[in-house]
Amino acid sequence: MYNVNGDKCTSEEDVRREVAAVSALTMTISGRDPACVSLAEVLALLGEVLPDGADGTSGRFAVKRLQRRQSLQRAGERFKALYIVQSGVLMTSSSDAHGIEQVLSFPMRGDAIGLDGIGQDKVATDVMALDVSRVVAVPFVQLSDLSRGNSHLQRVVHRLFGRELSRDREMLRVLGSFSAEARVANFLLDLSQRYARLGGSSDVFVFPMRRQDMARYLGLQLETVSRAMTSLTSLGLVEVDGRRVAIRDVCALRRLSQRSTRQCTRPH
Amino acid sequence: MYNVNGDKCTSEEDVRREVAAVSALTMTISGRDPACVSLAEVLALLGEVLPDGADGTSGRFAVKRLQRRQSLQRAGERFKALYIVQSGVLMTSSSDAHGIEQVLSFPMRGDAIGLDGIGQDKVATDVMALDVSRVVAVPFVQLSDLSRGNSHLQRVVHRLFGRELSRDREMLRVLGSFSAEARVANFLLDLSQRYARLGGSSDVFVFPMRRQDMARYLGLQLETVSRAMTSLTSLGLVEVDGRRVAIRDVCALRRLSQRSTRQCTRPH
DNA sequence: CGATGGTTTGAGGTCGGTCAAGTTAGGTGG
DNA sequence: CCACCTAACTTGACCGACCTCAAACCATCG
Repeated sequence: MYNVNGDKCTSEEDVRREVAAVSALTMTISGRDPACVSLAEVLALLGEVLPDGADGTSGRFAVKRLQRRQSLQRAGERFKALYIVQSGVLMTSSSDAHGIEQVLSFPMRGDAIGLDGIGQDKVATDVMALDVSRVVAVPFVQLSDLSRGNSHLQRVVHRLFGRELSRDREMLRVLGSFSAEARVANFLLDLSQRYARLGGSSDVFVFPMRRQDMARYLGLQLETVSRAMTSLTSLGLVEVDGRRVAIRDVCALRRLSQRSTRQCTRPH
Repeated sequence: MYNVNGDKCTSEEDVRREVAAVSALTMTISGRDPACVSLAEVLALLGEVLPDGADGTSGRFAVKRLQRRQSLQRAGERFKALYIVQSGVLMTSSSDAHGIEQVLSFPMRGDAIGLDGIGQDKVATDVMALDVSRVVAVPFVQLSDLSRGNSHLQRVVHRLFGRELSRDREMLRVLGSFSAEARVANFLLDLSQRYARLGGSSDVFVFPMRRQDMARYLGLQLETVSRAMTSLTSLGLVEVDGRRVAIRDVCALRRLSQRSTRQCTRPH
């Protein structure tokens, strides 16, 4: 993994190293790569404070390590656990019978995976690591047992759901009414914000996913994504070189990211 | 065209009567239009059985009556309660600053409204009645208090969330990769199934929403929806006359509803 | 009656999908 | 080291599905 032969600035190996650097940024300071973590640590990961009751050590949750391209779960498997991402980047997608894949999310540190499996006993989405990643497995029975006795924890779970639903609905708006360029601009801003929140750079980062994956996420073709990127580049809003991107004009990007294909119509 | 009785009549008044008939079908037998209902009745509405503990009378929830086009909530208002639809049809949508509206769902009897408001303290969606409707207001604090003491009820809440998430993700797939005709076919089949589950006819029914609303739901223009309908009609799969529709060939419709704009690509 | 809102249909333009070619980087095996 | 292959990305040319604008129709309602 650690290859320090600095030869070319644009090599794939270089990209891999930069992704790894971001992953390192997102690691907890305390835990030096432990095999399992406490409830308190899981909550911290989710950006929640420990409940007052402070039974923060009442459970220990296994950490699962994933290699690049390794699958975490496949659609149809039994729903066992929620996963909270500790480091790395993953990709969730749902495929239909015809093999058409819709990418649903790119979970990173602090994001939950598998919430949609709760209603059913089978999970409906494929999950794959785009990079070396670590996730905390939280068996859902355990989580709901804990949250039943603790209103604070219960609230955390509900917030998780709410956040996920809001995210999906935002995505529905994007897919339902935004032009290709606006979708890509949106995507760049979203990635930028998320990296910033994790302590990385908000304006220079590296895509962990391929164009194809972005395209499936945004409901576009990969060529269209590529073209949108070069278009944004020629407008001076970003600089893109393969997997590497630098955001140059956040405001203009934000303005463009709200532009819809359609006219502004006032119904009723 | 012809209605259920074979009469030739296309008046708006007639449509209204048919909608009302469907609404009547979906009423509980027991409750003769009460002002509030018990927890057990709410659960029955959601298709869940009463928890064994059987404190089914522990709460009474207010029933809210809505006129046509009446608003139930607007984006930005404080999140107070979940609403469970008892009768009628509603429409939820989210608008951005530019007034572009994305329709998110058409809740009917047994559907929950407002789950996405739980994370935040403000609701993010507009909700409007498309028809005379009744909803049960379930204050969320009350629901979570109850569910904390009762694992069965807790599970019900989780299932609600899971169902909602799955629905949204299915919709993401539709918006992300289906052609206009496939989207409309999908929509017709979905409505058909839902009416069937509520005890109505699965193959002859009346649209409670305008073309505009369908279009915003499906990420299309209303003209495109209209054209897709006439196209499906000329294929002999359905018969459409304004708000009235009859499904003639479910299988063909189902086949068509899975067709994507894009090719079937096998990534990786 | 005219006004209004919902729906359909047509004609034309365009965004984005499709197909194809070309480039680059990486990987493998000799 | 090179030859060769593949995967990922970009770019160009073309075209078609869908959007846009406009007109006409119909039912309802004042």
